Amino acid sequence: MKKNKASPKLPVADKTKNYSFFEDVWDVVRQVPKGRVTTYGAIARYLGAKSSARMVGWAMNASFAVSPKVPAQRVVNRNGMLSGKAHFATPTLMEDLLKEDGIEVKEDKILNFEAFFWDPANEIG
DNA sequence: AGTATGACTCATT
DNA sequence: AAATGAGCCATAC
Repeated sequence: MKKNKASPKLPVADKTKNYSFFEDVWDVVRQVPKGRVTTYGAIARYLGAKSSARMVGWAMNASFAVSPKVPAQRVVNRNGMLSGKAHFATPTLMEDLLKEDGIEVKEDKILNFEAFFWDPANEIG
């Protein structure tokens, strides 16, 4: 891989753009209880940007650089698949963290995903 | 500045 | 049912 960027520029710090969406995403993810999971689409929909699930993914990508820490492992795609595991520090970190939360993972997929699904629109608002 | 890409999802074929 | 197109919009090059 190419040399690391000096610092992952935080979109939040930019003045010309309104990045409150990112902050809202992190805030929602931080509220996901241990042992539960949610999806990109659910977060996007809760924030009123139902079609911007991709931006939620970008928010997760930036979430590693923010504090307090965001439990990004609790965010998966709508199939319960660990689509973002490749972006963690190690290929197994996401899965390991989920298992620590008490969630069973088999072949990059959450078992009985619907039972653990946590919808912010349903739980927060 | 224009094109390509993506931690997504839904509609259409 | 599986494949494809389209919408979304911030980053990367």
